[in-house]
Amino acid sequence: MARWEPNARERLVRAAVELFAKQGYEATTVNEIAERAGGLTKTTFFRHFADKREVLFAGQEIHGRIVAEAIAEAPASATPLEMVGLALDALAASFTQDRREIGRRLRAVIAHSAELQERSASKRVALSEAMADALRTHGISELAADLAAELGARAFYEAFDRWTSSADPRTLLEYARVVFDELKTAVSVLE
Amino acid sequence: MARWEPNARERLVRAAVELFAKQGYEATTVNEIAERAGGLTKTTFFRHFADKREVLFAGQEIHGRIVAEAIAEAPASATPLEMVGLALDALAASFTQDRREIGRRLRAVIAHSAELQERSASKRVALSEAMADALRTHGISELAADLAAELGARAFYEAFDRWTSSADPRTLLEYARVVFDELKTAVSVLE
DNA sequence: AAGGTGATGTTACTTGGTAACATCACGGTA
DNA sequence: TACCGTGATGTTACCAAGTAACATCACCTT
Repeated sequence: MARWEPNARERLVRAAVELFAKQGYEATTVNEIAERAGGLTKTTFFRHFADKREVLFAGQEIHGRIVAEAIAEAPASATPLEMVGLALDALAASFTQDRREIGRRLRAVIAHSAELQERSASKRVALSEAMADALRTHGISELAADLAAELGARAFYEAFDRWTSSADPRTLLEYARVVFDELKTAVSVLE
Repeated sequence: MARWEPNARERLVRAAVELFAKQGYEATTVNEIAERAGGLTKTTFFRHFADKREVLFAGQEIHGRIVAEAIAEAPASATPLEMVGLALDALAASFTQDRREIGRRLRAVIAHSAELQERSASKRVALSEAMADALRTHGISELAADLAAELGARAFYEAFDRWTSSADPRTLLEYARVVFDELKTAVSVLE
């Protein structure tokens, strides 16, 4: 038999989500999480996650890579918004329907903690910057890239919100497309 | 003679900025800041600021009030972007030229710390939401309000950046107008 | 059989942040 | 003049996040 059970990282995430949901983020200590994740310790927790918040956001680096890749593969003739549309599609499509329950719980936990909302906002900025970088590499001008990327990030987070709030069985991809269309319409109403 | 020198809060801010600039945010302890601010203690620091980061951002609640008021006073016939333009003008005009040096130092300090950038992003979201709320109150639809507010916040932060980066004597208001115009132009290039 | 590797634990420490209680100049009031 | 309440501060003691250095020990390779 192995000395340690495998998948410590996953177990830590599960334990953290459960404890945060039950008793709140601030009332949960890292020691508790580690202990519940199969008798681990604080030290091990911090070997896997940079800080206590990060246990809920780890793995999101891949989102940046997905959107960057989608934009890199877009035809050079596409408009900025078309490129962002492709990125959004790729990102949303990477969420299978069974991740919705996890997303639901995550959203609830984050909604109760200012500290987690701050980190969430920070991740959103990172996603937006990944898209903006890719757009600039594709020849889009500075400000236009920033704006288009912001639109994409906004669409993704709004779609995620609706996806995890509602009970009907639509996919995240469907929500993303709806929201993105709404946003494009809203842009034309600004002025 | 008074038992305590007055203006403890200001002294704490000054001490913090100086120490952060000299030795970095993370290498500076709250005790150090309090000590340098005239022999105060940690306890007093936390009576004035909710946490260590906040010492650099305290006082920004007023920004939200400024933009909200400007939008509230805008004519109902104005477009969302016109309302945001008024809000931006009011906010930028509230920065006198002598605050530029402080802004410069602030920007440098924040640029060196991920933790401070996170808080800064959070403050930016707050500013954007203050504008969006005011716009909705003024009858603007949900998404359009969000987008217009985002545009305004983006313009303000970009203008602040240019203002504190450059040596020429233009006011923040001038920068804000230039950036806002550029952003509006960029919007029309998206598609 | 020996030695290296990797994920973990142990111990000890610093610092951010909180809570409860103590101090004492000041300003007013009797 | 003597007293009292108040407000900003200090003191002490504590908890929890996060770091560093070193120890352990199953497993794999040679």
